[in-house]
Amino acid sequence: MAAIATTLFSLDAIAASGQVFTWRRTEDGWLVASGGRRCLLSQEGDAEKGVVFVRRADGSDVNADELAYWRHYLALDVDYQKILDELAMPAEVMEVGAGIRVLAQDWWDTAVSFVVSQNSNIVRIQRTMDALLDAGGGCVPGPGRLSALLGDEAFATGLKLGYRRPYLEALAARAQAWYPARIDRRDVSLEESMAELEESPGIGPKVASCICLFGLGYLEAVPRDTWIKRAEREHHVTWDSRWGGIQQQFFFAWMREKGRGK
DNA sequence: AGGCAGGTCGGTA
DNA sequence: TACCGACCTGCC
Repeated sequence: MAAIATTLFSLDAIAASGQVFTWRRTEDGWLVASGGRRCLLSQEGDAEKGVVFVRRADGSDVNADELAYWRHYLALDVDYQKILDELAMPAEVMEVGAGIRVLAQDWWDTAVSFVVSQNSNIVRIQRTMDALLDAGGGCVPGPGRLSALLGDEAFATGLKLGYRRPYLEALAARAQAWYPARIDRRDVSLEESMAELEESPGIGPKVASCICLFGLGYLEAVPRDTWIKRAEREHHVTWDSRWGGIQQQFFFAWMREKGRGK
């Protein structure tokens, strides 16, 4: 079975971090979907030092291309030792967020997930995404397929999208022209990508920055939700111009952990 | 029982 | 530019 040695990495921490809604727990590990692909991930060891095992969803061995895809997806090609050293976050924040990495998700998957997420809660978001994953054979349905599904009254009603349904329909309509052409955004500034995404109804600054950070590789993008705004207000946190998005994930986990206690 | 949830939109000053 | 209420739904 394909294995990757890891440091500063935890599947469970990532799964709990609120950045991804296409993972599902099974008895064999995490069943993960991204960009029309699936795999099964499991881990031995802990966030400090461990091994991640990568299999196909059916349990068979992955080939070299598949392994490379998931290694990149899991951000195991990024030097977190260096980044976390430079970010120099408080020990308590580092501890709560131990093992978190910002995944390199498929942009469409994140666009759908975070349009669904707006003004909702994680349990509800996950339930809607699970229903979509089921409908897509384990993966997020592509734009064409999603349009068809949303046009099916019975199915669409069952998703309980509320007022987000037309937002998702608009996204799917626009994305038929975009998809999958926006994978490489290295020549496009964060500001340009944000502006383009925000042209779609239902995508505001928060959702756009989530898509940029989680789905388009802009590690400097900082999604500012209610928790992060509170961190800024109460703890005067400021964001690193290169890896603010990574920093944001740690503070998000920390704020949420503290919020649970109260 | 009612505020709140990984917000956005349209209207108002 | 900045603030405000409305908004589907269901958890806590």
